[in-house]
Amino acid sequence: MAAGMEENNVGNDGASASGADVSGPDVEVRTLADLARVAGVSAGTVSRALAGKSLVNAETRERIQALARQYGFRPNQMASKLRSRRTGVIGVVIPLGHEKRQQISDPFFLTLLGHLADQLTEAGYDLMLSRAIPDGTTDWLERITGSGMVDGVLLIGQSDQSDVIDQVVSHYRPLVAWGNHREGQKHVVVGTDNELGGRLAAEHLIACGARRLAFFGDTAGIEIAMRLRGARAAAEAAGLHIKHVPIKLADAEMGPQLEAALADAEADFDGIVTASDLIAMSALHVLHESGRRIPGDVQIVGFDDLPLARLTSPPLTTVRQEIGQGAKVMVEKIRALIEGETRHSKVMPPTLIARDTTRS
Amino acid sequence: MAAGMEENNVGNDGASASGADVSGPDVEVRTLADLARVAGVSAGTVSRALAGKSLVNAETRERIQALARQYGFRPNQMASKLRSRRTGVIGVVIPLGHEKRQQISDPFFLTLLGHLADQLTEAGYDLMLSRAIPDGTTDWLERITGSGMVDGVLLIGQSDQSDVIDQVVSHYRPLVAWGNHREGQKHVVVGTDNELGGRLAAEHLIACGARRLAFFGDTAGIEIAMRLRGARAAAEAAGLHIKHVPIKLADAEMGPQLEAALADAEADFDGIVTASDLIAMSALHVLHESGRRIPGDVQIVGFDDLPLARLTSPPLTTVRQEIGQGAKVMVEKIRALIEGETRHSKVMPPTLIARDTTRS
DNA sequence: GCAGATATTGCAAACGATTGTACATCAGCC
DNA sequence: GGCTGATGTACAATCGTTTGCAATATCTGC
Repeated sequence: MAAGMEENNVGNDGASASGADVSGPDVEVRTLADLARVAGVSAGTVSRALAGKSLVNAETRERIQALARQYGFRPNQMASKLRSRRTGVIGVVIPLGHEKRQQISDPFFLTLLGHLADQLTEAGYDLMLSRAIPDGTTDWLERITGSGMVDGVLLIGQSDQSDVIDQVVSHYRPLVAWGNHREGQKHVVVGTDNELGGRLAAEHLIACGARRLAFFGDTAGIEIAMRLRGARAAAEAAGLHIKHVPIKLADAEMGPQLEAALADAEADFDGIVTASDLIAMSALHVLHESGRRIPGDVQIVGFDDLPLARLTSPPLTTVRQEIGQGAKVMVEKIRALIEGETRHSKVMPPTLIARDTTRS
Repeated sequence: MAAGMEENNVGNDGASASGADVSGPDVEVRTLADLARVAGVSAGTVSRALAGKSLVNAETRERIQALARQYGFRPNQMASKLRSRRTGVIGVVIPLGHEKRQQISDPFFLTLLGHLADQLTEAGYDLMLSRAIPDGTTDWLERITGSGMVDGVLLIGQSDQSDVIDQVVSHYRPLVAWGNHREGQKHVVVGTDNELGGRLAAEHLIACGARRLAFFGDTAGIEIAMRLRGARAAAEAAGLHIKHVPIKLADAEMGPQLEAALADAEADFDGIVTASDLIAMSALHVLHESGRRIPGDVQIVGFDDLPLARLTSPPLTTVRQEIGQGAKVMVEKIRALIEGETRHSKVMPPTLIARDTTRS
């Protein structure tokens, strides 16, 4: 009959010691109400105390916080989020669009993801990662925006879904995408001036003496298409032709595709613009194998300036995207949008980093 | 006065058409109750219908699902999760431990993360990504396990927190870590036999004629320490000495550290085991610059076999970790643990992939 | 000693779904 | 025709917080 013999009598209110019970480290305290009982106050007060609100007496607030620590209590986030209608979570979505591969593997996107994770954590948000396979409708995106699980959505790449995204944004504001900005589009985009990037790359090659030009990359994604357009413009301005060679990114396919493209007898390129550092690295590898010298026989320019670009041999000349900066901007914009403010797209200028795969 | 002139009169129950109202695409239906009103049934029935339960009449079920589609209704996840006490979310935590860097950048971890994302999506789970900075207590981990926000936790690397993790696991079961398995440890780990990996690397170098050996890598993380131990064992078995050169992973520092290590006059290595492909690539780069020929003057072995390893020049000989397979196993185990089953650690054997940075 | 202002705290109603239980309907059967 | 069992639906409690409002206690100045 003595109190303390039973442990599972949690329900009876007030039957046990009246407040200053410091002992029981084995009464389980899972909920606010549990802790409230232990502290001898009401659940509401505990809630306010843990939130650090000034409405509660400083002394009791500290006492409650101490108890919470002691019992290892943490408020249930689901309940909290449900009630406060604020999740503190940002959804980060990778549309696995025009590339059929089911894998998240592109090192550029992975790097951007890493930076976003850093920035979001710093801003006090959690990050919910989803891969999504666009299906022609808005469903793949609305499943996330409409779930009530996130305060906002960051899109890593638009794939070929610019229109779909526009449509979703008409009724779901807090959304920011990485990618190419298109005139007249509704949703907020942060990204590089891809056309300029392509132009810089081609101009540099031409200035370094290249004349038989090629562009390696699949233009299904609008970003790549714009890079090609820029490169083409630069070529035409110099009275040259540039051959477009579509290269899919899927790891397994890329090697053979490149070999085929480069083995082609008439494909005697002396200057290659690539759609990404990854393609450039693969091309470098294939060219090496076939005995061509770089930059002697062939010059090549990458795109992205991943950390790895400086490690190739020879180190890769490439067009740099400010990806860390881009992540920072994306997070700033999504926060503002969540607060109900208005934001516009930001197009960042790329810069050409001349290393040793071109004869500067 | 005519109905349809106002749009914001949602509150009045039952005043509008009685059930078969197919029109109103502008009455907002946010909640189950809203949809129930439109469908002329109760909220409970709608819930079961959307969940596809067999308890409801097939006909009404389809009618309700059609309505849900038509109104673009999606049940609020927070509410659902709160009630059903199942979140459908797995927390993926990257402990930013012994490396002081604040950045998620290690390509190995990023690659593992990509595979985990794929596997978890396939298993129907969402992925919540957190970086965490261990603080000497269990708090950095328990903030996540105790939040009620995830059904289980996957740790990408243990850093030097093996003991802390053990402690947490004593009261929080569903947790699986990637990393090195230590005898007697409580928590479930999936990973590579690092000691064996280190041994394979060194043995291969020795078989290829290397005699003046070095190991490049910082041994604060237990994984690396075990690789060194394996390499050292192989060296000693051959009557050789292996010099340990600590190399921090932080991008900016790695280059200079390597240069210093390799410029050292007495550091006339002819065989290098590295703790990761990333270090190997950097080393390759520095060695190239200093004019040494590979594998002629120096042979080098990486660790991980990232997709990039085959793209270096010469292509990198490396110790392969089955990272895709590892992700699959981690997800299988976390699911089982969530179901209350028991699982044990899995140590996977690495394999040596001989490419061209060694003279096979 | 009292009106009124000012701290604190308790109460109870949300938040929006899920789910056990009870009730209604209907078919089949002796 | 009444009883049994199956089927489908409505009702209401519940998950664990947050928060507006009311209630109490304390204090201030006159």
